[in-house]
Amino acid sequence: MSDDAAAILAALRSGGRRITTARRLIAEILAGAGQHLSAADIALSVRDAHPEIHLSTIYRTLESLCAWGFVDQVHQPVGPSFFQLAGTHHHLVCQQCGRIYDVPAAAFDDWIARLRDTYGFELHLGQTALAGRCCDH
Amino acid sequence: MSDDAAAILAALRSGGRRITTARRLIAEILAGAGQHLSAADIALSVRDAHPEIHLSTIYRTLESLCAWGFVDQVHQPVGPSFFQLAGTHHHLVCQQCGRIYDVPAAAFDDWIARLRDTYGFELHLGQTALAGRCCDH
DNA sequence: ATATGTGCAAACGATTTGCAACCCT
DNA sequence: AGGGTTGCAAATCGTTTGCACATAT
Repeated sequence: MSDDAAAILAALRSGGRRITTARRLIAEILAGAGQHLSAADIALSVRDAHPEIHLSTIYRTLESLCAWGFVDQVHQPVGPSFFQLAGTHHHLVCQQCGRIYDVPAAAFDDWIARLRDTYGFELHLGQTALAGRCCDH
Repeated sequence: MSDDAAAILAALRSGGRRITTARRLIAEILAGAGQHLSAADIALSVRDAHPEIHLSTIYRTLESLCAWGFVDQVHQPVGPSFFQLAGTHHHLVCQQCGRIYDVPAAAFDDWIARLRDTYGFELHLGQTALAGRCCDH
């Protein structure tokens, strides 16, 4: 098991939350696998070993992990959200090919500062992927 | 009828498209009413005078008007898209109160240029509202 | 023991589609 | 007359919810 997954489980335990099969599996999948997994993707991975774990449980587990700050749900302008360990990078999604690019959050800092200064608006890029066209399209 | 609506209808006519009740009504609603109307909002407005016009017709009409460049569909991170006359401003949506703020597209130009230079990614803000918190929250 | 999680089915909101009938040009 | 549009119902996709049952602590 990856360190990240172990850390989540340890945090759950010390926070008085229960460790369940679904939570353990999903923490491992998110920590171990590539990024940008939708709930359905996760369901597929889970199904191999534990076909009884229902999609709604996956949604509920992800919702909890998000609420507790371990996981980020990233909305796309169109199509399903994806989920990943709570992190510090933001996302660009190519509307042509669907590929998702990670960009360090720091790259957006001055833009965010400018919107805040000019419009009094605090931009939250953590839960939204920005749409556009990548260099291959 | 507003000038904008008349212009759309004229463009339809000269483009060999048909003028139908749904198209005329929706052009007028989009031109005349406040911004940020969802398909359901438009359906409500239409229903008063023409209860026979079905929601699916509204979606199809909006789809056509978007495809022909008269209207923009703006996706929100969560909740229904909204529609408006094709324009030059982008959108900030407050996740707390749901209010939508218009920002001139020019305000994003250097940001878009920077993403293009650094990541080879061409950001398209026209069809996506940016999420965050407004100054009242 | 008991609250917290889960399986399942069913509902949900937003949008799309198949198809026959319609009506703009 | 003809084909682009429409009405309607039904399907779709992603996600949420109600409820009885199960299980981690």
